[in-house]
Amino acid sequence: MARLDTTRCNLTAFRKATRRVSQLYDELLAPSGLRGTQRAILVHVARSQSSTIGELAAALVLDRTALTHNLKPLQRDGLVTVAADKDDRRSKRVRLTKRGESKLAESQDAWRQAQDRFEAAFGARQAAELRQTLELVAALEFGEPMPAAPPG
Amino acid sequence: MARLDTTRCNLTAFRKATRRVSQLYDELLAPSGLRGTQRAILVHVARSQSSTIGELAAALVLDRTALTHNLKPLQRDGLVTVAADKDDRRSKRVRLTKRGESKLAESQDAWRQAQDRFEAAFGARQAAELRQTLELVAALEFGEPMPAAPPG
DNA sequence: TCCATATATGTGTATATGCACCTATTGCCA
DNA sequence: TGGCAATAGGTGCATATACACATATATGGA
Repeated sequence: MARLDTTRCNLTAFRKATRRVSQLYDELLAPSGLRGTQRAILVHVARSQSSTIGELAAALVLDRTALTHNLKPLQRDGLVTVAADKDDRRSKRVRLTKRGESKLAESQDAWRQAQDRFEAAFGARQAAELRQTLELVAALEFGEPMPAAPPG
Repeated sequence: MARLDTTRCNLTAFRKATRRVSQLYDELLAPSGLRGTQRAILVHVARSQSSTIGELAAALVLDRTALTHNLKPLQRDGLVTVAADKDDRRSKRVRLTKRGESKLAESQDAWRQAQDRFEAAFGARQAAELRQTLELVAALEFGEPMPAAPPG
């Protein structure tokens, strides 16, 4: 029964929840001029000093080309720089600018408010547990489907 | 310490996990020509027979205008119809077409495979629990921030 | 040394998502 | 009944995300 029961679709559940949480964070971050995703990128860049596009994309569980696109507005606004690595000119290093550091600091209070508001509604302890679960999901390896006849 | 610790940002955790799960579902759904979100919309429409834009958006925890945009390719491909309600011409009713029903049925196996693959990696019981948690998050009410002085 | 291959990234296109602003109906009330 | 507020949607713009395809650089073996 209930072959089409939406409540059983894992992806739909993830998307609905993420949309709801995004709405909260983006609303509070709006005055700072940063979106949630943009702030996450800046935070990753700040923590790694300088990483390549590929490294950054992997850390964000984001498609490499999506990251390239997402970096555009950040470069345009002078928050990050993207320059070829001098040892391997195929790679590019993403670095936070002074302005990027400032913007990140400037958005800190709004982010804190979003965190507090979420955790007031959902529970701080529950939030911490859920974050761990979500990080686990983000790192999941979904193997290829079982072939009809295994070799050997 | 760790004021910028990314692992503590709830939104980032949600986004990473959702991207990962989306990648799995979209990969398996690709042959059917449907994206995960598109399938979710068709499922909701199928279950409600005919709902308005607003009702559908609320059910999907999706901004009204985002849904309008998302419906465009589905209309173009003849999977749904959107027509003014005859009793209240402000409202529009979204309905599944025969072709939409077929497409939904056609994508059923791929969706089932995605569900199975996710649950093989994450655990079926854990997935069921997580879905409940995510639905709860999607329905959260984040009140306005506490004013400095409560009335009375 | 030269070229095939592997690695790292960018571009164009399509969908996903939400905000600001605009239009069309409906309801209500003076 | 005339008109304004409330309700339901749409459009344009900007960002978010990923795939197919194209480009540039590095590497290793013949």
